[in-house]
Amino acid sequence: MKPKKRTTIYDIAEKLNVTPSSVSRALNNSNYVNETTKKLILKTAEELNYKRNTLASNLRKGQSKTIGVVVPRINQNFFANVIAGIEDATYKQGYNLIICQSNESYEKEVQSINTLINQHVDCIVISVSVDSKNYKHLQNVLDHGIQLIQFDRVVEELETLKVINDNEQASFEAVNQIIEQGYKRIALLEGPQNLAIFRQRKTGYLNALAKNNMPVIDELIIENAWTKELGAKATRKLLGLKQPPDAIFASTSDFSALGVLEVATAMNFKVPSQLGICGYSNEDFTELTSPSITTIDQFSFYMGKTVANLYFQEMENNDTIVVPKIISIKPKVIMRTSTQKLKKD
Amino acid sequence: MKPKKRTTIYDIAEKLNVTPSSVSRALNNSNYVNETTKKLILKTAEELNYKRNTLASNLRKGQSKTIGVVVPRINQNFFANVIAGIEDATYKQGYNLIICQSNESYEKEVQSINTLINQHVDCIVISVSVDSKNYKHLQNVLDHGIQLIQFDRVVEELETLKVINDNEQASFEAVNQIIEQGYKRIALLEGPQNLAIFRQRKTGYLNALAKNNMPVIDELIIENAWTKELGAKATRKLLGLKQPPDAIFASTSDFSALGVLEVATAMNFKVPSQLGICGYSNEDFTELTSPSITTIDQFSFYMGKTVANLYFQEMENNDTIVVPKIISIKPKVIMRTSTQKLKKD
DNA sequence: CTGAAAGCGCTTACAG
DNA sequence: CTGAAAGCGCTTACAG
Repeated sequence: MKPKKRTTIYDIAEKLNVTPSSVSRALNNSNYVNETTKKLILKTAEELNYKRNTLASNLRKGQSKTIGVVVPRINQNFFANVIAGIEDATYKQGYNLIICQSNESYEKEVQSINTLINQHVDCIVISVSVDSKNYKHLQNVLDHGIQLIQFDRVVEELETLKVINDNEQASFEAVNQIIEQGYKRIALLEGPQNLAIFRQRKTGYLNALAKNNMPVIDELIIENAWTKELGAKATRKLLGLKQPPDAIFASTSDFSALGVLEVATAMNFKVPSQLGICGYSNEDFTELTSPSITTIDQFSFYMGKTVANLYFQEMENNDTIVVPKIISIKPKVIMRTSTQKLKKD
Repeated sequence: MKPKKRTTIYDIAEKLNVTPSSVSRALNNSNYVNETTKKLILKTAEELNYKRNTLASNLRKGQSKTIGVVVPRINQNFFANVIAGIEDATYKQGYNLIICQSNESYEKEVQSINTLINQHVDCIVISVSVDSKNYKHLQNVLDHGIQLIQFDRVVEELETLKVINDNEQASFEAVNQIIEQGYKRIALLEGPQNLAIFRQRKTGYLNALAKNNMPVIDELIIENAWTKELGAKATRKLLGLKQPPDAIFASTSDFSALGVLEVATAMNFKVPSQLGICGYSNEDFTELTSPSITTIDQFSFYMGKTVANLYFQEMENNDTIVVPKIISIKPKVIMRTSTQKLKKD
């Protein structure tokens, strides 16, 4: 298939015996064109099936009206919804999204960032991969004068715009509610502690125990149990203890909680009467399992919209220096069957 | 935040007292540069934190190394996996993906297509929205000399590259297996018949009935039941019939099947003993419901890879005219609990 | 191997 | 309101 010659503003200009300047002005709806010629130009453009070459336009204008998004995976509801939120807000403004998946790999993340820089995107939105080793690539974004917005999994020490959840508070409330249901030995599946969100969730858990005068039991805290498989593995270990837990808070993700549920069911632990389970993120499937899984909603779509609006807002005062801004969204515990010990099951 | 002046090949050239031509050559790893100056240029580029301006490069070269993808929704496993497959194959070749969601809206689909044309993508990959009214926008892609590849939900009359499933065959096999399990009155939830995939699935259903000498019962065929809500609504109607069906084939999607399951459970129909349920697409959640839902796997990730490879293959013989090619992938019935009548439940 | 020059398709300050 | 011209940052045919 041969790329065909496309209609350009020169073609239109030639046909109408005006200059490309005028065509460009008409196409951009400038006031500095005669109304009738403007209409004529627009009509001709339509006829010749003209499409602006955004590449050329952006090159000339020095901006791309494109926002790059880098997320670990697009097929998790949380990220898909954030993206949908960003899209919803940017779409009307004529912005494009380039979406990249890091697949939780540092190398892929770096390469994605480089691609986006090359593409001259106006802004990069990122939730870092768990595998991220250092943040030179993010600093690099800043060095190129590209707006950087972090969300959810943020690198705290990097001073950029951020949209986050109050993980600590959410985690605290979830564990409190679990305790209220009468659970006594609550295990924690924690995520890689290099990510702030997982540290915060752990802190919330510890605070809730402290507030309720419950001891911290080391063997009930399992490191690095953040995928379904690792959650399952951790559960096998926990339920095999002499004194197994009566509840497991998979603070890392619903996927991990799903692993817990599957192993618990396989080992004939009754959920929620013998074992309470709580996940994190409110993935769609948590409603479908049996029993349904208690989790924490992060208002992902709204997070996405917030990210986009933060960018537009920041653009407005583009002559001043960026003031690092952090927007924190309060998540909400969604109490479902998997932790309803009080209710007869 | 002020966009900073970026390093260009002129900056490098100036510093090294060579011409931009040489810098460009070195950066493109051409052989027509002295080896030592090449190394020097590369080193200097690194030092000055040079990033190629892809916009300029693409404008000059007349190609963008970008593929546009338009899908109804990215947060359905099927589409997310196809995208992941495309990405996997294109990533290594240095291609970028621009992902757009039509949200099942015709207007949004048209706008997405226009954006992608403006962006001068090299190829557009699309699965059309259910709402698509006509195909001028797709014809327009072709008219602009942009490669167009349709997958899954394809417009048959448009002669483009296509990657599809053998929907009829898969549907036929699924219904056959349902019949083998001893179900006698099998209802069909059909999708909007303007889409070929839904017509084909219906044909498969009818063929299976015919093969087994089973009558087609009109009241058991429900039109336009392709979302969870519509699936639920259809089920309420079906289960309220004097002679309700003993199985429902939600040929449209697993979401529809989920609606069926929820209503059936609410109405105290036992699945699978009183009612068999089969969905379509093998969304992740079908494994998690109780009972788990029988469905049809479309090899989505592989579909995505196939799409990408089809494009690359087509590029190789770029001097000849495009021969419309259709690649059909055979889906696979995944038998789960929701249709296992024979097995004691 | 290297340079000078043209050009990809736009936009916009400048002059009228 | 309109045109001529420069320039965004690259690449590449041409000449040497």
